[in-house]
Amino acid sequence: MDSGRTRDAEATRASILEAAEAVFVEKGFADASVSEIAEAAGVTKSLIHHHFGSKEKLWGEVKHHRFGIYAAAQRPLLESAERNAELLYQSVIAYYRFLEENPEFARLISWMHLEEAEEQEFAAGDELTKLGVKCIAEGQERGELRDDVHPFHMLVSFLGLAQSWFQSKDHHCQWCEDGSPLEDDEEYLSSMLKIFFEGVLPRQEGDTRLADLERAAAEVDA
Amino acid sequence: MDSGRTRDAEATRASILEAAEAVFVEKGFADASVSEIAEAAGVTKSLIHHHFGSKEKLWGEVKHHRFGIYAAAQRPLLESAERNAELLYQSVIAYYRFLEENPEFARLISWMHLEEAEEQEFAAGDELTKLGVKCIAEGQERGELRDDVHPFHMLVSFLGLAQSWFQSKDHHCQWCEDGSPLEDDEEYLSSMLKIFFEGVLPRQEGDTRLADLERAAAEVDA
DNA sequence: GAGCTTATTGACCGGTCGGCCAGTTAGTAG
DNA sequence: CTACTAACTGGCCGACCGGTCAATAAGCTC
Repeated sequence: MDSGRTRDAEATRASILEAAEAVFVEKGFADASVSEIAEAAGVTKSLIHHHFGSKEKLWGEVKHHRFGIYAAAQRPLLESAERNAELLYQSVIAYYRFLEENPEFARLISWMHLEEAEEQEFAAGDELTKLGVKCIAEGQERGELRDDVHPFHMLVSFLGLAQSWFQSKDHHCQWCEDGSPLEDDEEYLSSMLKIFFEGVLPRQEGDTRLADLERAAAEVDA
Repeated sequence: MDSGRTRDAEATRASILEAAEAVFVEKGFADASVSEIAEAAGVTKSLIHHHFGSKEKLWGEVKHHRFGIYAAAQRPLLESAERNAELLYQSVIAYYRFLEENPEFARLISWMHLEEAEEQEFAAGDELTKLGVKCIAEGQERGELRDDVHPFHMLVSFLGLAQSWFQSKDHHCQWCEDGSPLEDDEEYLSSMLKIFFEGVLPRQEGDTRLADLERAAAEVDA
């Protein structure tokens, strides 16, 4: 480790990137100031321009960096050979877990959605979307997913189901009178899976399709 | 009509509010400038401060105004006597229609989610959430909705399903090779209803629960 | 050691921001 | 007509913004 070095361009870049992500995700691009990021990173404003060129380019690097991590976490699953309901089940859980472990990511996506789309720059996200749509379509062809819903709509649905929880959960405690447990993320995941795979209408007796998925997933873990 | 009057405080306030909403929703609070709003409204910057006090207060008025419209559109349905799956079905559609007809609203909500929550100021939204949770809970007690999902989770799910479409639809054309029809909003609503009420797993033969809801809703319309 | 590259700094610039204030003018009440 | 209120304007202020630039100094090569 040369972390004790007085000068280390790469470490400096990394600390700037880290501070920038924190500030951008917290306040958004417009309200974040380069000085603020500099202070958080323990460097001067000029150094940020030296390493990243401009505020816009720094923002681009932040997005690119986090989307790279996201793609690395999600792609392997979507590239596996299986193309069925079970794969979708695991992908949904994996996406939810990623949002859980990377709380910045949900906000990052929200900021990006609100920006002018212009030309899509985050190729990593687009690529995963394409992969996801393909997986769902193949699952439909095999009869393991209902085929009267457009694959893209199915994808948007589960992304939205996961995303919306991390946008709204902070307001939860107000609505349930009983003391809300800390394991709430876990409970919502369970709710979301039930709704996404089975819907909100009551289950018929002996309807074990979701149970089948859960059992299969448990076997994979073991 | 005294729209020809050279001075009309109320009309001026209204035009400022209208311009402010357009700019705020487009660029967000931080990136919007009072001068820009003034120009769009055809007044001077000082006049905005005269009528609204500060940029923050203007933003508050914009939110309050739009949430008032939202509550007025949604509350009657939730206050109806019925407490069952059919009411939820119609509420989901009503919420989706509102987003469709008030495209600013989806973005407004996104901006608000990203702001520091601090003290919840938009009482109208909170009130509707409470109403919604209550409706769902009562529907569960009557056995018309599955009761193994927390009512709040169910609510968050359908809000998220609707919201996420209006965040993501702009990128749609890229993923479906066939020419995407203009009626896409309608198609997604249909997809979303299927998923929310029945899930993505294939339907069993003769499973007509969603069909029952659709038929009941059609009767109400007629 | 000398010499080069470059990470790093602090001072500085033009521009825009939100907000304030003194002054002007239109509507109204007596 | 006078007097008062309030809608409305233009000019100004201090603060902060993103970005530039010349100067410094640490690390590397020889």
